[in-house]
Amino acid sequence: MEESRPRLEVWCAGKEWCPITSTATLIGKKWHPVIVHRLLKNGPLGFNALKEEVDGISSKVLSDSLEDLEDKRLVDRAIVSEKPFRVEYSLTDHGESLRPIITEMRDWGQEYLKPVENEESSIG
Amino acid sequence: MEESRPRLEVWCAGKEWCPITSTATLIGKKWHPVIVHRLLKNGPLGFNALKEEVDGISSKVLSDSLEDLEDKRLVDRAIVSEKPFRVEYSLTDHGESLRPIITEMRDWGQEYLKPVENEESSIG
DNA sequence: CTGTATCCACAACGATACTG
DNA sequence: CAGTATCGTTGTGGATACAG
Repeated sequence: MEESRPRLEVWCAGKEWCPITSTATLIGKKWHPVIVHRLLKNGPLGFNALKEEVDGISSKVLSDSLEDLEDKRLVDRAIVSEKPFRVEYSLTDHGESLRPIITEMRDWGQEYLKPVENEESSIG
Repeated sequence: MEESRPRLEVWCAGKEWCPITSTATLIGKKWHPVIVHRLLKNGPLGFNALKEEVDGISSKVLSDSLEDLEDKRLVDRAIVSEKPFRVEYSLTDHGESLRPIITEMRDWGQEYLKPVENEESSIG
């Protein structure tokens, strides 16, 4: 149940506020949309599980990205066990609310993009 | 009328291709979504007209962004007059196809974000 | 009008190694 | 398991001035 939640505050640079610019500032990073997508799809994930899901990302970049998403109140970090040490990353309500954007990005990519062949494809 | 158009080719880094990562690579820049939005909303625009629309952007950054969007086949640049020199930027079909994403970003920003008060608001 | 040239600052990304 | 430290590279953004 959601009481009308306070909106996230974002800094406004120009004369009049632009919601698209602000949104781009929040999620317009290379890995942010994928991270959000994986959390949307799989629910709460531990660090390494998330790293597995986000193919190709390094520990540092994932760590940095998660910290940024936390700062922006799109992701929550919870310690679920001390021994062994386990954490879980999940989406806040604001993070969840990004679903339509992420879904559109996925659909668009599937419809209009084509991955370039790797060398491996032609080897062997 | 569109024959099924060849899809844009994008470089795939990981083991399996992720449409979201690729999409984020294409439009995951601070100004790209706004620029696309302004072209969606206003149709073809000249450089300075576009600069006016994209509040706060510098000439260089707009120029760089447009060049990048051109390289990615999302924007077309046409010279419409030599004297006085006039160009027009418009969206390619692929650029147009971004509309649902941009719309979602705008809607989300309007719904969940709130611009921070400027100092000016409290001065006077 | 439509940009480019420069120079600069800082953010993002990445590989490797190392820690609690 | 869940990161941080370090270092280096590249990318992104920005101010100012100048050019075709």
